[in-house]
Amino acid sequence: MLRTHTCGELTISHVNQKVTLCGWVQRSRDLGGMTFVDLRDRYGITQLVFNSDTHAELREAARNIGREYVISVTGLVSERSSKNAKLATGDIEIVVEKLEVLNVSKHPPFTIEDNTDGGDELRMKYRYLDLRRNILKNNLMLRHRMGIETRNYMNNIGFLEIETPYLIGSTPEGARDFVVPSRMNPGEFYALPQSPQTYKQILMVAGYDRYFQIVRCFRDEDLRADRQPEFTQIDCEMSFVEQEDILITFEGLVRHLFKNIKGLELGDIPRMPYCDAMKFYGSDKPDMRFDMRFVELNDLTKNKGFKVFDEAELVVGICAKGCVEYSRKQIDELTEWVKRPQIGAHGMVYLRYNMDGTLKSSVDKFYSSEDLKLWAERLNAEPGDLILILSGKTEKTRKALGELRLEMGSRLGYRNPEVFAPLWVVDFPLLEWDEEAGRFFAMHHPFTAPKPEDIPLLDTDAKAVRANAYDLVINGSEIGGGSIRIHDKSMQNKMLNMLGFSNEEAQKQFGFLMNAFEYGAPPHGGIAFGFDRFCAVLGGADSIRDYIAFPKNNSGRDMMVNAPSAIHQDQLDELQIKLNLTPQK
RNA sequence: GGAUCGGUAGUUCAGUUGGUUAGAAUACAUGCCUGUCACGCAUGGGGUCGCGGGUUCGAGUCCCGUCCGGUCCGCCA
Repeated sequence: MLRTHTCGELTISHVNQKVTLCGWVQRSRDLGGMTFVDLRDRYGITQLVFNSDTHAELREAARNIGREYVISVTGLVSERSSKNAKLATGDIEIVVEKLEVLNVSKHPPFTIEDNTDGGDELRMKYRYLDLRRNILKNNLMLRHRMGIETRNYMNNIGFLEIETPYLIGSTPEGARDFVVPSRMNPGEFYALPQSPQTYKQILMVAGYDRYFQIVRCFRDEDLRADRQPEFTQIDCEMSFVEQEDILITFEGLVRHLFKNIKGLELGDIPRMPYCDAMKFYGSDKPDMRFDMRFVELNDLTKNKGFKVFDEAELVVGICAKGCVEYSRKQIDELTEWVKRPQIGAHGMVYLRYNMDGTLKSSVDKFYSSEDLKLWAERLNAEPGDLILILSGKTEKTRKALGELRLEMGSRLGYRNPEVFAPLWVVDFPLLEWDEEAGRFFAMHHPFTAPKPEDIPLLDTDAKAVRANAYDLVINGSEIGGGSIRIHDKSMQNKMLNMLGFSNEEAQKQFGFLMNAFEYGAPPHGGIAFGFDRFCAVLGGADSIRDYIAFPKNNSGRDMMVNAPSAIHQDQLDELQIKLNLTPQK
């Protein structure tokens, strides 16, 4: 070993021991007669001192080491005359007797500090420097502990971790697949799994009744701050269970993780049907750190001569507590905000509940103060509150008001990242109609079972069929989702028919699964958690990128190794692939 | 595919209505300094204002195009 200790472990109890430390030079402070050097490794920072007792040659050498040099030092642990309470090792320092430069470093393009001056692009390109920073280090440590705790918990309740293949067949449903050409089978392609869905179901048929896997998944879709082309799931499946069993089992995992990672007791996770989530919060993943529930006002607003409301399918509002002082300018800004194409509202009506009890709205021309009083009552508004109302087509208006609710929640400081509000959203619809494609799509995936009591509706009112499907939502972020699966061949075939597959196509794409169902498939269901997102939420971050050691940028590029990149003609020839690139104009 | 914000020193940014030699902080270099820990003080070097075109007496600033990056919508079963 080149070292006797790490840079994070020496304390007053080590005084007078001779130690050897290795690490990176964080910073040096040359005071003329003496030089201090902060030596860093992943365990912490230890101060080195080169003082008047040190001979001239060593002091000169200390002056010449730059930031991020890798050095080894030997010396005595000494109690400091001026201690630093901010540092774990702040009571001691190393009086250096021997200094060896193990490797030099160029000046880093950004500072290796908590408040780095580096922008995202540079940090991605020099990821190995960024990863030296405490924030990234702590994030990766959190991620590690999440993995360990997940494996401990799952192991303790009898789950087996089983690996499933990464080179699998492409399926047309769901996200776009990443494809991999097969050299041995020219013209044929593997796909990388969007999830191990069908494999884990087949493991259930095989009798491995409690399976889990911390597994990489791949989706070739456009990225976001919380979406990467490759990401990690805690993928789980169980046999002989109903929805309730799964919710209880994995509520246990979630509670375990919160307790062991954050030291928080979660208590029971509330549940909300999908239809309520949409009706009261305009989202299938409501942020429950605050209420600000939607209140529908159709009956109170119609037939008073205000054409916009009269023609609207839905008139719905929220009450922003204590916002009566919002100026006309601020409200105009909010109105512009909801009119942006991303939100898509046509306008916004406001109602101020003044401190003196009077009401002032942007539609006073059409409504009496008695009318407005009724609105305010229904919204449980009090003097000092501001009511914001949107109207239009039901679905679109709910979505827009959902965005406005989140915006007001942020402005009012209701979205504290250290507060956690988990929620099960249950009873998702099985299918959703796609106007453009003119067919149904599976809301979750094609293997999700309809609720038994809704099965008759499949042939009469398919849109109304609910699934035994559920999402775990924490602070408005979808952290997990799953369902009870179909385990019956004819039901699976019927489902695929409803999604537009002929019997032949269904057999071709999913025959392996339906065939397996003919050999004693147990009732089963499962769930998958977005591991990166879960880590980010627990870390209080919006972006998952800093919880992944080597993430891709917005365009799916690895900025450090510059992937993807063109491949050599020989490789293409071997694969018998001819490129047909559209020329740049 | 679309919306939007940004690109100026190694880095993070400022740069007014289009007008003299493009600034600050930090980093870097040199010197001074024996208790610093964001050390301090002094001095210094450092710029293809992303790229191309246009308007203008004059463009970092205005216009068009393009490339790159961030955020979002579509998309993500």
